[in-house]
Amino acid sequence: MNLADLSDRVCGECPIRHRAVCARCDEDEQKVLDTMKYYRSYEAGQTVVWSGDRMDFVGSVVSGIASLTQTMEDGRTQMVGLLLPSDFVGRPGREFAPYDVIATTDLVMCCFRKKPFETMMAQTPHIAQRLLEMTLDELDAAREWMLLLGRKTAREKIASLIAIIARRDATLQLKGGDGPLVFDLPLTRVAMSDYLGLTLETVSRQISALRNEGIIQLEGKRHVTIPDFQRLLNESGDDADGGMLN
Amino acid sequence: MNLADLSDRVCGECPIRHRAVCARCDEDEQKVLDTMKYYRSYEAGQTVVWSGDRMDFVGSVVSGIASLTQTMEDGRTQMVGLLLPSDFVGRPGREFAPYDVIATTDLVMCCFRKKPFETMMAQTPHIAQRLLEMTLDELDAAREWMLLLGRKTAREKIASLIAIIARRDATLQLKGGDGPLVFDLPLTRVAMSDYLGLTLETVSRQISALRNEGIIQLEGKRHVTIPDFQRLLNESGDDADGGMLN
DNA sequence: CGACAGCTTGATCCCGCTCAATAGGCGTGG
DNA sequence: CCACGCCTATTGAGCGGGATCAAGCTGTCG
Repeated sequence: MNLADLSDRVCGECPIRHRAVCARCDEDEQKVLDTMKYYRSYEAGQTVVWSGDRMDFVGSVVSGIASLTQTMEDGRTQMVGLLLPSDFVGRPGREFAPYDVIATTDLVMCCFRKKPFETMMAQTPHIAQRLLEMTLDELDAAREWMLLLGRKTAREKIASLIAIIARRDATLQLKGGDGPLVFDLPLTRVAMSDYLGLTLETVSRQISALRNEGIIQLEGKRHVTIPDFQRLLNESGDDADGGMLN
Repeated sequence: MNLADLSDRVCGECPIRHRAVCARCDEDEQKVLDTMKYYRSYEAGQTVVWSGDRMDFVGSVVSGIASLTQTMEDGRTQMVGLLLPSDFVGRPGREFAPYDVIATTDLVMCCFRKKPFETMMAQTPHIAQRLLEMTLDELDAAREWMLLLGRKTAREKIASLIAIIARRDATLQLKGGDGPLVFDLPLTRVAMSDYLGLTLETVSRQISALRNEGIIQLEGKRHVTIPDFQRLLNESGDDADGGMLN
């Protein structure tokens, strides 16, 4: 997938059409957005936005993964958000970016210049409604992560992260059954440690431990098989079957 | 202040009028809310909402402090939000509470039954707009807390918390000058430990350490004086003068 | 007075950090 | 082809910050 392919693409055939900030828009609203949008691509590792920089655009992740990262003066870093396809970047009404936004994998974003988008949003309740919904979901996710960061052990942190990634992949692939789950870790060990509030050595050790106990299987560094998802969940410190909100 | 006093009070003289979810409402909208609202009071320590319970109301904190708390099966708890006057509780469209809401101090809330409020919100963009703004602010606060939980030392955590409380009190009292700050800690040691992802013993020890070094002064358990705010900030791990967002 | 909640302080332990060495994958260049 | 550097990851050894267990203090309420 490259920019040339993308630039002709219309919203109607967009893979995140039904989940992104534009999900609630009717056909007319969609058409307006269609003329406003433009795509940007980033390679894994590239910085999309620097903390403190002026943000002149907002946008949605179309494919790939981006991370929101905070850094202290002495270099300690903490990832504060993981942006998956359909997630929104930027805040209407805000001029400067509060975090670094980094492409964790190759990344495609669907962008809007900030000013026109703000104007559009003021006139289009469907957008504001959807954005509120998405923001509330992100707030829930952030709070779940606070429990992980504040109270879980290293082992529980790793198990939780792997379970979350596995669950996401499972829903994307619409796999119903409870057979073994297979997927690739989209994060490096360093990225995982930044997300989990650990060092990369501890991440590596805990992954090895889970592998040695057969809770996960590894091929290479990234390819994971989970023979028994419930067993993984038991290690995550979360209760039973991931108590659904709502 | 008791319920009798409150029940006659009109929105026009509400102390959180200009900051709460109703802040943007015009006079007509305000009048409708005025007839819908009702007050509830709680004593320090009371549980306002139990995690998992059906929530039939939403509301704003009028006075006092409430906390959002998550608990694991084995009893480990993490506070995931501190609700100050004007903060909003509950999520339109959600049926069950995801967290415990606990009155940390004596607490007064301005409530609306959920269904009517949802209807009102659908018809009143001013409310939805303000709620989006507030939710985005909360998300920022949650992410700042993630950095604290994931990467700061116990000492930095305590210094950060005290600085935040001090700053809040300073803005409330509109004290301009840089003289010594004086205020009461609104949280018990246990509540602080739940918020900071520490044990109460560590909280106690770190507070004692800051006291012994003269960075804070204590009278009794709760009454704090900060002779040099910058010196406290230096211990918090945050850069310079608390780089303002926006 | 005793019971109890909130807090402090001490002694000890252990999980995760730090420092360090090693291994494997991959692209580049001789 | 191997040599080399670079990057990512694994594994080991040792240390220390914060948890755990425990004792005691202070103020309040009945």
